[in-house]
Amino acid sequence: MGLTKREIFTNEQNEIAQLAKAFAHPARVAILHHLFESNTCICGDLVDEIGLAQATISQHLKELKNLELIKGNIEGTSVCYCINQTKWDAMKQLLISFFNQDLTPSVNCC
Amino acid sequence: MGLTKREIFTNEQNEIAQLAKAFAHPARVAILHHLFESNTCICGDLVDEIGLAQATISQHLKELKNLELIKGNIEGTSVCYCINQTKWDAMKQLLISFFNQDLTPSVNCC
DNA sequence: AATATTAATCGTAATATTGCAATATATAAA
DNA sequence: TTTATATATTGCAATATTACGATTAATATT
Repeated sequence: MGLTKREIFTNEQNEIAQLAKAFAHPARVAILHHLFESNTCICGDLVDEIGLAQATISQHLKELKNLELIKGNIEGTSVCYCINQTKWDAMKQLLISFFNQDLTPSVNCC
Repeated sequence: MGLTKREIFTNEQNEIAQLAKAFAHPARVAILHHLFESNTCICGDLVDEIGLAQATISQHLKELKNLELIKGNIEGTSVCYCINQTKWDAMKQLLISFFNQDLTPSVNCC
């Protein structure tokens, strides 16, 4: 028990769920927000701007990196994070088409 | 520890995170899929169609209901679930505009 | 009234997530 | 080489999530 039964769902359903997890925590939403808003790439400033410990931010960044939504370029002692546009576009396409299911004509009974 | 620090994030960031949780589990993605695809509202059929125990499906339905993304109409001994179009639209607007941040012109340095 | 059907709730076990201090690692500066 | 700076990793505690059997509640059927 306690273990998600991924094997009974389709690849698409599992993929949607996995990508949605990226946005299922406000810290990761905030991180992505900062990466978009800053004109230059944000490096360690995230720790100061968001009020969480360095270890915690690093962990959230790792999750976003694992999903390939962001990438990190090492620049000296610091790392420069930014959006991975290719993956971001693919994510958008998958999730937005899921959200737009309601536009497919079907009888509604309630 | 172990408790998300919602107070340090904006309302919008918390709201996005909370809504994203609806899609962060394949069972809920599957349930929403079924509700969209069926011509009539599916009630207990979800338990048969998705391979999870009745108690588990009921719990996932409850979460979707708490987020107001679906509503349930009692019909005799069974309950008829369907999408709450108003909330679904609001959710779409919030999340899609978050996804479309990348369309805002900004200098990209990586 | 007795029984069946359907869905919600409770209790519990297993697993996952969140957060942080402490430590490790890797590069830059002195 | 030593020291400073920045990020990653480890280990751990607290909390949340997932799943299900058993039970409850509420309506239908007989």
